[in-house]
Amino acid sequence: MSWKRTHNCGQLDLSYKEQRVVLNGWVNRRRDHGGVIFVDLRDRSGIVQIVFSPEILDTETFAKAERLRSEFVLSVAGKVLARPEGQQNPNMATGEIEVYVDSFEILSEAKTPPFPIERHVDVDESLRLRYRYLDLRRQELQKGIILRHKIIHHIRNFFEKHGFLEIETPILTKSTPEGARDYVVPSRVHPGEFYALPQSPQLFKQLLMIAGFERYYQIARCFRDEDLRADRQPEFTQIDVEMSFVEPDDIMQLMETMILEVFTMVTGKTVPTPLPRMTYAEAMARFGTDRPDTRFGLELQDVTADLANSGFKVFADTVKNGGVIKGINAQGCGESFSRREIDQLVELAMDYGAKGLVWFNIADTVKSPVAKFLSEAEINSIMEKLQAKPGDLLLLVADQEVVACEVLGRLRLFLGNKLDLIDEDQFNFLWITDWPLLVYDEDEQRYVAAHHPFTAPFDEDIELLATAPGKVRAKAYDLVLNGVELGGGSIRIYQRDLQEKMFKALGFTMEEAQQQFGFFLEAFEYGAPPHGGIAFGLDRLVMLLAGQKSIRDVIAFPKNASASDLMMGAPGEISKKQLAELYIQVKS
RNA sequence: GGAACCAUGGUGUAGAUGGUUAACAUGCCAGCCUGUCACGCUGGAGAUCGCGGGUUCGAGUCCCGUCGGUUCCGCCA
Repeated sequence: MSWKRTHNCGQLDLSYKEQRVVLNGWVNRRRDHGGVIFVDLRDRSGIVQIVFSPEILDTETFAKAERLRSEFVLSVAGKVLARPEGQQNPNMATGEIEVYVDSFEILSEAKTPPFPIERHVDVDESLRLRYRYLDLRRQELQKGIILRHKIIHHIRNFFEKHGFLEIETPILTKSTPEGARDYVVPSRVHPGEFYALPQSPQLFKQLLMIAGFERYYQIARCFRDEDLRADRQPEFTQIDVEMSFVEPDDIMQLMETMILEVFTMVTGKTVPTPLPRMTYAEAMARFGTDRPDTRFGLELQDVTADLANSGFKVFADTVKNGGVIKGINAQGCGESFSRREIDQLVELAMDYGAKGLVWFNIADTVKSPVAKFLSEAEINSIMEKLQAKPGDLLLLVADQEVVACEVLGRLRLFLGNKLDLIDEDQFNFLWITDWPLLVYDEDEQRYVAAHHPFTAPFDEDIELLATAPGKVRAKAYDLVLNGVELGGGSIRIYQRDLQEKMFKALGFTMEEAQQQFGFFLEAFEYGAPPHGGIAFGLDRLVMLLAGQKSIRDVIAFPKNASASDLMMGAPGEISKKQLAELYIQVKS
């Protein structure tokens, strides 16, 4: 008998009745009835029940069947038969049929796995990561990895259809200032020198535009040596795109078509187009974040004017110093929250950077720690702005605008989750436009690029670059889905003098700019086309569409929270010989 | 760099106030069972409670430290 499969487990149904098939797969589960033995055989396509019956098999073969255990690898040959009346399993795709084995081979035996290979496991993740190849046998993870493939495949087709070229860019490249910490690779040929792994192919894709390829994309691996989160891995994959002779609209329109095609392919749902757009300023003012989750309300309101002359010194002083007072209305929470829960909100606000959180519990009277400092008119005015009803809880933060907005934005998210205001079946896409080009970094005592140093400013804002850098708007756009940043991009600077102005605004001396980016500035002098692009986080996209909570679940071999590969044992030490070749001495 | 939480047979958990034999489920092994599909029944093996100190007559339990894991803050242009 040849052990090679003729069919896949999951494909079998009544239409294969009476056919003889050969299946290859793993023992998912065994049910031994003494007489007859049932085995659920699993391959990539699904699971089918196979039957070992002493009426068909000789004694020796049946004895072999009795040895079967979970995760044994089999090749079985037999006939597909309709299950007896009343024995169908409606919970199984192949539940109408079963395969009566007439001969089989054990291709591989298996030790008992360290955790069950089941659809839903609740097992310590480090154990799952150590035996990743077993975890990946679980249908839930297989689904995610297969979905990832389908999405990438669709994206490649999309770009092909629209005249893009997929071009690879180097993994061994050069460390550049700005941005995340680089992963670094020592050079053997150049003692004391190092490559850096790309944080993104940014410069290369711009150079490809200068080279005249006009439309580029890449499913690109990127590396950032920063601390990890559930949605952050040290290496991750971007759908990286760049186009020549375009304006923001061209890119946003084409890219939302691509993302929505993928979205519809996976979910079967459609959303109205064009996708809604919101300026950065509006997002910050209304939602306190640059990636608003618009699936629920709880929007921020500005009550600065109402409290500017307040008898509560904190309010009055904040306004006097150019700050704002903003608030949200946690509807019903005045009634439902305990004092402890309210205190928790205050603590949270402080954690997020506020100096305090003022609350108003709207009951028969308005209860608040600051009620005695405020006039009735002021309280009424706030209540009106926040549309307060009895039972509501009003939360106010007075601070510089950015702080007040961000703190309330986070409280809004916290409350949205806590109060279960979020409809998980809803998918709210949103473009955020008109970003600031630069933001002031208090630690560095200078402006840093909000996006990256190659983002083009609004034409009419260019002159502000030297006088009021914080006011310059950028031709940048981010696509947000349900409060998660899917991707972002911009139109790029393509003129040397503007790029130099940008570096200057970032605090580079001409010498530094020349040293770090001289090759790039030089390239602009040989005929650079206007160009722009975007990059999407593939892992996050797949995670959201797969309904997973962590990108680890859609990456075949992810690293843990400390950036270790628990299966391979990476990172690991290298030999003295290797170190010597690299001219590296390790401090103890 | 900081914070919170977790750690008990292979796996998932229970073990108020410290007390003598560490419990339950599942998995595993053996036997029985010819229609199960989370098969069932009977029996069995399997943990010095992450590690190191300390308090105590006595520590899975309390204290200190440490390793590991997860999540969050900082960080991630």
